Amino acid sequence: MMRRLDTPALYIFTADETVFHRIREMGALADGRWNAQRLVRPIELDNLPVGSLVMVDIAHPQRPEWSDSRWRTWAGHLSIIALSSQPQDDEGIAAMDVGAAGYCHAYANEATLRQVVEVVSSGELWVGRSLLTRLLKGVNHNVNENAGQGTAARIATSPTQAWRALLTERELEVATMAAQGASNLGIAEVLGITERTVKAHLTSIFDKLDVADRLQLALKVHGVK
Amino acid sequence: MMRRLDTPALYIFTADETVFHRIREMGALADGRWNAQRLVRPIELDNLPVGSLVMVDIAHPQRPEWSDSRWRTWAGHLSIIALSSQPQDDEGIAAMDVGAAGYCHAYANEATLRQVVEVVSSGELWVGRSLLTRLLKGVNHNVNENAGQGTAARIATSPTQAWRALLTERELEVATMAAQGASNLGIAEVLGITERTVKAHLTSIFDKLDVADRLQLALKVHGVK
DNA sequence: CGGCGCATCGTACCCAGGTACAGGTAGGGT
DNA sequence: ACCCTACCTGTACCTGGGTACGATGCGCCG
Repeated sequence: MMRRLDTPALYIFTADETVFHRIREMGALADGRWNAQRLVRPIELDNLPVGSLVMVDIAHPQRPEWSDSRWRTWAGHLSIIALSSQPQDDEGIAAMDVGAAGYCHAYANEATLRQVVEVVSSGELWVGRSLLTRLLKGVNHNVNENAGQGTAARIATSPTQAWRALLTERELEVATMAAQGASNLGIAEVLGITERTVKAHLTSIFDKLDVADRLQLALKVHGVK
Repeated sequence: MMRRLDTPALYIFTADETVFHRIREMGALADGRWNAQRLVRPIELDNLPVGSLVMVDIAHPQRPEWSDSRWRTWAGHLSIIALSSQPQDDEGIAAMDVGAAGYCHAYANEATLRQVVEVVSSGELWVGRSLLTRLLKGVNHNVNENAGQGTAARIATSPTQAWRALLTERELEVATMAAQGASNLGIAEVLGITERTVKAHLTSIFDKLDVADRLQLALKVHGVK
């Protein structure tokens, strides 16, 4: 009713239908109420009301290069959230560096996306755990960059690795191979066991990690979902 | 996905009555519902349930030095939010460096505090605008330590998005959805077309990207392979 | 000792995903 | 006119992946 007046407009600059619809649907839901509007051309960014919240899909073919001066112009009067379908620290830094107020996965889950929107619209900045962790490390020049693992007490176990703790040694082998795209038979041959056993392990893995199939498993293993 | 939403306990380690009561009151309110419990001695941090959310007032007289090993121990199984009544970038860095998941003003307003709690409890990290801005600046001045080579304009270009150019607009939509784990029928419904058509698109996609199935597609899309 | 987790394997069954072989329309370029 | 591409759809078929309902042996622990 009256409530609609304070529904904030959320502009989404993307060439990807899916991205737009996904985010718009979220905004249409009960609680997270924002009103998503799509932008398809860069020019449209120029005349938005001051203070507008704009998501910019950096996979858009017409997205300006980072060196483009338009970025800073926009950032001057807009709150920009950069969306990436393959977030990388370097890319995030580049985006934030030209004035973006947020940088996150274009297909982040609803809770995360809502959080990003809230944080940014409240005037704060947002970057994901990975990037922030790296930024913090960067300052401390002398942090041992042991790629190999084994040290128990790292900075709070990465959430994307949490699933590992749930699996047995054998299951871990099977899970990683399956997540790499290996077939059941292929895994069986490598491990020297029957395909049936591989299936058994996978069933257990799916159950423990609460996923439906090997694709969902792969997404979880690789930190996509 | 059965996620438990029961009463999130929020432990607050502080010697300051005001800080505790302020935050507890916020938690008692309608929406932000957390159950604040006070801790007064450092020892009490040791036996908290794994994953607990703990705010640590760094003005507490018995607060361990940053060099104290207890910090990392706690950070290993707790989510720690460091509270400062006079936030400073250096202090924030120190706190995050010993494993804190958040750093904010002890007297931050309700909205902010709630946001910090939500962000941290969802597994992300939180630092304020000031600190984050500084971290981002810091990176630009001395970019080196990282990938081992090219300090040059390694930034902007995302590595493997070449495949996008090979696909038509429609195929791109289907590909991204499939790579996110969507089923053929699900994709069909979203796009308003037949499952058969989705299959047709996928066949074309597989052919163009030289992959065998949707799992391989997902790996390619997400830059795994 | 009995129970439990873990790893291994068998047979039978269902079905989403993918292929093969067919088309159809619309638009743009030569 | 003709061809090519993008996009759409239908029927039929096969197979790998996943499940259901079992089984065996082993090591650990109260």
